[in-house]
Amino acid sequence: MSLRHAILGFLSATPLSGYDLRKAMDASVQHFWPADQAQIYRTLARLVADGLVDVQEVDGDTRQRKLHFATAAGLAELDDWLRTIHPVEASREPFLIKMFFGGRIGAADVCALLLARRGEAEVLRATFQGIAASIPESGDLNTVLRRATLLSGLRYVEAEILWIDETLEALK
Amino acid sequence: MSLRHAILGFLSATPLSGYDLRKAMDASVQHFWPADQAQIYRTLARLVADGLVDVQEVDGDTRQRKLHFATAAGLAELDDWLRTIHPVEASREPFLIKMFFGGRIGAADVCALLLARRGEAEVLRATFQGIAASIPESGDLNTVLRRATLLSGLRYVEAEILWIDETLEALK
DNA sequence: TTATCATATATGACAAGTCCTATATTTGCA
DNA sequence: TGCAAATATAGGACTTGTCATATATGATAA
Repeated sequence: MSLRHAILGFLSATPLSGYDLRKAMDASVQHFWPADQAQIYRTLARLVADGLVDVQEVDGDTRQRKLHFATAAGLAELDDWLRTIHPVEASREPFLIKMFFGGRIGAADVCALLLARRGEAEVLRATFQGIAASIPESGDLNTVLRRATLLSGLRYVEAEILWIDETLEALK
Repeated sequence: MSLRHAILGFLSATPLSGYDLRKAMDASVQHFWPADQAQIYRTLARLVADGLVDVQEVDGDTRQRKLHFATAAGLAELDDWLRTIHPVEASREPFLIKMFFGGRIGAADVCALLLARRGEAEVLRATFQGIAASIPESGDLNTVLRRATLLSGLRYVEAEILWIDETLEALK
């Protein structure tokens, strides 16, 4: 769905090969949009077919690679999508299914699940905090927005940890 | 992935038809596991094929319907899954992609997106608060857990609203 | 009595994503 | 020089989920 637009977003800044795109995504939006390599190439092909992206084979360089450029139509599509107000899409949380049916396995086992998850959340929190510390609090719009996406992840894990503690307390 | 287990969870409490299952899910786990009707029927068929669920056609009732029961193997599979500690699975947030590339449309348009989302979050928050108020704070394990899954949703929207306000502030 | 709604199940077409595998080149290191 | 790792692209098989549609019956209200 939005992989198309994520790709257009990256290409709006600079032309990239599929390989570069993957690296760029892994390094920046991975925590809210993990991208599969095969899916990137397929989506890229689709964008080209739709006229939103142009390809240019480059072999004058060290390697032959396919540089992808956003076309004018691609940029228009991107900006259109960016400005559109889409309703919040539902997300699936397998973990909550476990909580919901946790009565079957008993409070002790449920607490073990919660504690394991808390551990993971703490690692994530530390990671986010580390990265957030490296981004200045104010700056140009792009900097503020990039920091905001990171803080979003941070706020969510923080809320998760709080919720886990609250739940652990209620289970005692 | 977990729809199988969600279904087994419901059937572990009481036999249900596909139709009843859908209603039960809509009324309880919808906010963390929205289930498509077609998907429910197909998964049910799959569970039967796998020997985790038994079907019994009932027509002595007002209508002919297919009652589904969890088998012993089904319950074993469910409890196994419930006890297994799975790593946190990544979620996709199209909205954060918009934030990430929001530089293209400018601060004013980005704020509009944030405000629209804030509105939706507030509605959700009120809904969750209303339901949470109807569940006693303490009780048996099942009650505590059901309340916990609800509070999870509430904590997340609360965090979201806080994050939006924080971001709006940073954008000024 | 007729229309409409809720009940009840099911299929087809499709989209998005995952996992695995294949292939070829090129760079760097030992 | 030879081998491993990184670069670079791509297809097949599959799973999960969505959307639209088909079909049939029982209940209820106009």
